[in-house]
Amino acid sequence: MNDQIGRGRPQLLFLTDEQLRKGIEAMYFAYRGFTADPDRILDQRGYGRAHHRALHFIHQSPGTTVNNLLSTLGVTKQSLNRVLRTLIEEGLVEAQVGTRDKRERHLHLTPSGAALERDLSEVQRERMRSAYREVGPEAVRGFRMVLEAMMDPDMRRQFNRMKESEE
Amino acid sequence: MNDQIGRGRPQLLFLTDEQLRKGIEAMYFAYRGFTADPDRILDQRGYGRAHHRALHFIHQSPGTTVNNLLSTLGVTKQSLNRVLRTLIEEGLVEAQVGTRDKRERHLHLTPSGAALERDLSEVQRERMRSAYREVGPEAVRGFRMVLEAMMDPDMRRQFNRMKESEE
DNA sequence: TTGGAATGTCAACAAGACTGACATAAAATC
DNA sequence: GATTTTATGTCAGTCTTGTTGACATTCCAA
Repeated sequence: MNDQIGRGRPQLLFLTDEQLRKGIEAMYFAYRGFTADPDRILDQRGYGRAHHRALHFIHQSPGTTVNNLLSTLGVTKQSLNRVLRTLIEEGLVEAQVGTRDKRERHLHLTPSGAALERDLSEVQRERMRSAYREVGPEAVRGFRMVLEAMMDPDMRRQFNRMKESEE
Repeated sequence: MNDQIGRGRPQLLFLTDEQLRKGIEAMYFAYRGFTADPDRILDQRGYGRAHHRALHFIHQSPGTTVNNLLSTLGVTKQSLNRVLRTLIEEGLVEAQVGTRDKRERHLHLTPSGAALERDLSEVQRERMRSAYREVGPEAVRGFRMVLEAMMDPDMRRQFNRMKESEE
């Protein structure tokens, strides 16, 4: 550790375990705030976070397959299936049998699914927007850099793939 | 919205809904990374995230009461009680009946509880340390600012109270 | 001193994750 | 053409962690 003295990155010496611990706690409390608003909306409609995640990623990658979604979300098919079944039954998501490969189901949001997704993401965006406004663009850049550096390499790749396909 | 042009904070005009959406996603993936390491340790020992949270906050505020912990964690007392019971039964946490008010239980980590807490927080700190190293101290400052700005006001107060009592 | 408030415990239930087993249909391979 | 692999769906059962309701204990104030 001490071999960093006078050799570069000296600032890092100021990050004590206790300071890192506060970072951990900040992450915990911030994530709770981050999910609080959509949770309220979901609760009213009888859905949970699992439904939110499915809606989010179907919105982001329309026509994605069940298997794709599975690996993005990192849950089992049984778990995802329960959620998808209710979303399809209640007309928020549509599953189209693939044309090239008929085993696949391509997932899309229906208008009412898109409407709920919009409501959910809007409250979340609003919280983020107001946080961003409070701290300024320089802090936001730092925020995004740290978040990305904290992801597992697999997720980070996936995250960046999705980012590219959009720009 | 447009009234901001030429009046300050013009940068914020570049934060489109899609960019905010990517921020949301980054938060989701980063949180998964953030919990992945301790989850593995917990799993081996047959505990869950709820146990981790209890250990963390008892470590941070030794002698805290069940009620205190309740409001910090934002769960019902029944839910916390189940977790506390197993931690006490297995000798990781000690509950001392209050001397002034015998209704209260003051919670402390035993040596083995402190050891597990250290293991859990160490892997989490290590992830954070390496992310911080990757992006540099300026980005870290921004990260912390955004996290704090995203918390609900109540949690933010609590977070800052705990921060003070330490410095 | 007694009744209400505060604190904590026990029991039962629900959501949503998991594993394992199995079914079906389609595609790919031999 | 037969066989294997892949994609998806379903049933059953378990676990964690949240919930509510009922209850015991303790404290305090009227």
